[in-house]
Amino acid sequence: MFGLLDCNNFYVSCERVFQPRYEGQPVVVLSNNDGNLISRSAEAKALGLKMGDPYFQVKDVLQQHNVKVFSSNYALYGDMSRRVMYHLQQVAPAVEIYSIDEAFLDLAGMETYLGSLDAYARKIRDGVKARTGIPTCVGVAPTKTLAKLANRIAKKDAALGGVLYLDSPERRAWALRQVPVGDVWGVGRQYAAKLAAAGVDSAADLARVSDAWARKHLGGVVGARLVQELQGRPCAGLHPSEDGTLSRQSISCSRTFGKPLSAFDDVLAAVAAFLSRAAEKLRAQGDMAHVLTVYISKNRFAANVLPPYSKSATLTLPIGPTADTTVLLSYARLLLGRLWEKSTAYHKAGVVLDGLEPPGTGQQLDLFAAAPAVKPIEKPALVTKRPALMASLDALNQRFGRGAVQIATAIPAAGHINTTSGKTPPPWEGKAQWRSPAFTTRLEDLMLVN
DNA sequence: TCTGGGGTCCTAGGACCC
DNA sequence: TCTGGGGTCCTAGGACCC
Repeated sequence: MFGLLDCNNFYVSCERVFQPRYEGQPVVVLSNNDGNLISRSAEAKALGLKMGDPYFQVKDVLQQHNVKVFSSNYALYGDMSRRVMYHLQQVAPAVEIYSIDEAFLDLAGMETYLGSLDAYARKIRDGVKARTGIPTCVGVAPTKTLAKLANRIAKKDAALGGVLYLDSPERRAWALRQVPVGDVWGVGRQYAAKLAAAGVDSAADLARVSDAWARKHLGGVVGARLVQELQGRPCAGLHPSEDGTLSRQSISCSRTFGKPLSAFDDVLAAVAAFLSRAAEKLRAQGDMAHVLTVYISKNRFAANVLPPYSKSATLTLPIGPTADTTVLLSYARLLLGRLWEKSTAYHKAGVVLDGLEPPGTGQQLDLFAAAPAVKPIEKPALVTKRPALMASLDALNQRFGRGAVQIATAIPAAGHINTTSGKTPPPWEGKAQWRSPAFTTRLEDLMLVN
């Protein structure tokens, strides 16, 4: 059996834990740059506000109904997530952290000891609420896909009290009939349209299609597995998250700019900042990367901009894997140069690190020193000391706050710097007009109790 | 005027290997 | 005139997830 615990309206719930006066009130949280709605309270959903609605389009509705608006506060959400996951690891035999607000629980064999897993799921749910203040729902079923489905039903049907356990074939058949096919895990917009055209409307309909049909129309083996999982035959196991942290196969950092940028050095500064962050995560995970991608995007909503809106360039590092920000940056600069078009307004940039591996699994040496056009300018004597430099960089930023020590390329040109505060925002920084304090991760933001 | 970010998995053509 | 089969890696892009 698998359990799937999913936090209700997670970002909104995090804000409410520290500002309980918004309990029962309509609340939304916006994406970076205060762009779109990415979390809505039940009251906000009832007003017809949709996931992903652009803020500027629904601004009037928000004002009219006195909806409380928050900019996103990832420092807060990340820390609250850590607390939720920590608790789950105390009470479940194995936990797979699936996203910031969701985890699969391995409950294999536990029904033998506990009889029904319903009471156990309720206890976990109550425990999370008591320790973190975050409301959740739990689905329990023989496959991950059915556990997701059970969770979704528990979310929608308040009478279930936040938990649904699909213990019998009869209950499973009932559950499959409740859910439209587009809400099944793994069925996106494209597949939903295709399925509708084929007369497949509910999860129950999808569970009945043949293996051959699923393979042909739903992305090959992926679709075949999906149907099997709906039928109650597990195709995916649980991948436990070691020591409560996620270890990823790729690490990325990207941002939409606060305003369009057309100067190379401004975009390069953004790329350098994003790369610094990505490399920091890479080192925190204890890995090195040997594939680097840089991409830049134009405004895909502008009438006068033609696709492609985004261009990317990927490079397999000729020197092999590295976790060194400065080495990665020398290549990132090259890749950006390859993508760059003059007199173009860019709206977004990003970097991706791939080909992650732990150090010491066979370092590639550069046999032909003169070979590639992508050779970094680097004095060998300096390179040997770089791991220590990176460790110091991370330690300083950990102790004094993110960005305390930066790569100079990431710092805006001299003209931008406010010498009194030293805090003038970089040209790419976005809006965040309504951000709450980092209640749990910044000493200055600690709540005061009178 | 204003439209997010971080992931996974899959596909497909070309270069290259034996 | 006739020109293989089975692989891997690299790169770019797309569907889907939360």
